[in-house]
Amino acid sequence: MAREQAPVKPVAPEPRAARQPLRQEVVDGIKTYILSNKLRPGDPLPTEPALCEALGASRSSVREAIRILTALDIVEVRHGYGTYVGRLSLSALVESLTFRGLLSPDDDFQVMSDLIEVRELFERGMAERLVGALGGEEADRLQVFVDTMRAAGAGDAHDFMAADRSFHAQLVAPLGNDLIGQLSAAFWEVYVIVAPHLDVFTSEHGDTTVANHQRIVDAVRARDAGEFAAALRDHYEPVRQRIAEARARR
Amino acid sequence: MAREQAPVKPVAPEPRAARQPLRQEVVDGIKTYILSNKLRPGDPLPTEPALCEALGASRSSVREAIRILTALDIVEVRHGYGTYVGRLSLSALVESLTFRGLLSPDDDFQVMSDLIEVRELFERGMAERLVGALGGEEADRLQVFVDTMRAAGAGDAHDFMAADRSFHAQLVAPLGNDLIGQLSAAFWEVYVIVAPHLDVFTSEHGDTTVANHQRIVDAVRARDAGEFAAALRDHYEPVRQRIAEARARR
DNA sequence: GCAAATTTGTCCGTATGTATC
DNA sequence: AGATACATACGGACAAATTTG
Repeated sequence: MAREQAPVKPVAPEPRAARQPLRQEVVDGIKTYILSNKLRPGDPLPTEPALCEALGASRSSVREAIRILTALDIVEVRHGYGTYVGRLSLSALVESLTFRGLLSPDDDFQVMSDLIEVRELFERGMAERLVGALGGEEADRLQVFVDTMRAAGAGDAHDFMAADRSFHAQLVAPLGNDLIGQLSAAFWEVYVIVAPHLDVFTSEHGDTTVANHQRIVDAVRARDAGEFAAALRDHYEPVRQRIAEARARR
Repeated sequence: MAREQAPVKPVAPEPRAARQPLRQEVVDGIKTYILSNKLRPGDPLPTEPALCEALGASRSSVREAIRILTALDIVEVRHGYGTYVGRLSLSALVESLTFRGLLSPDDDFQVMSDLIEVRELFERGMAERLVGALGGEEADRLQVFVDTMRAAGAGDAHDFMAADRSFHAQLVAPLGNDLIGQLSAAFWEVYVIVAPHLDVFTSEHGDTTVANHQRIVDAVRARDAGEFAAALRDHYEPVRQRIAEARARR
């Protein structure tokens, strides 16, 4: 053990501690750049060569770092033009949950079921708040979407689903909690993508669906929290039903 | 307009439609590979050169695709050994929300506030379910963590927070909804990371905190849904308070 | 509408670091 | 400890896309 000198390589060759990959340092460097310059979504970032020089990494490493940040929607790239600060959406959550839903082999439907339950929890969680403070104009805004759904009927499935989506977005909007709205929207996306792959019909487009939504609006207008919660339960019931049926078919 | 032949370039030179980057095709290719082979988290994936040949792309494109999938925890890489199917966790959500919390310049605290509200919504949303079905043994499991918190006191902050975390994990566990548990855990992580940067103390470690948790356990044991909800509200009150104070300091 | 300039996308070859056996 | 297989990182070159003059 008593040797006259340390082995040749160890004590860090100076250039890099390198306990973590270089690309990760670049990721942190870009994050820090955005934060310390107080950039906003859409603001331009330095070009790839500029980042290479600033962070002391090759273009490959910088590009891989940018890919990571792009996947998180922290960075957005426009081919042939430049890189920018991303929108910081929850697109990564959608990607992640979608893949999980498509993969899970033991019980393909647990993910879907959980998803719906969380959405229902969000909407029922605001029952008291809705009857307490707000009411009239929110109901009017919701009514517009119900009318749109009724007009589209079974004829225009695309418009119907768009109105359905807007309805539920408007439902959680008054909470003033952006996170809930974005999570709810993300879950809707995942459901629409995954459900068809599991032979679950995504929507009925029928009169019952319209009636259920109408009932929710009426409950808001009547400021009846109990009825509101009950209407929501009945609204989600057929969805749970469809998932259960599809699960039984396997 | 009547010309004998179309312009030179258009109708796609055959080799690639290329409306989307090649790396994205590689991403989809790897996803498809995992799905069609029904791989599970931890299962090995082909090596980089193998993927290059199988998907007809260069190393750069394959590597960038792997970086994207790694950011989503769909793929996991072990340096010098191989690439594997990832754990499909919500780590991307944590990264994304954390950065958003650190960035948002107009109101640094909205993200934090929203976060706490969603967690509270999750836990209060299961009030009826707890009193209805389960009760005794769940309360026992929760009691263990409260005792741990009491023992740790203000002395061991690390143990205290670990017990606090476990308590809330156990609280939502009986729902049988993994998604809620993972979202709740993710929000906890984000809070712990972001709060210090905003001069918000993450925890009090005091007797009041312990007492509030004890009150929740007692409510579960007494099967009193109203008391349960009230106890939760009082538990989260100081957290809201701390955020409000920090917000006022700016 | 064309052409040039800028920027990102893709490829290849090579060298290095790291983990397993 | 050595050998092998693999991922990491670099540099240069050319292709594709977009804006601007």
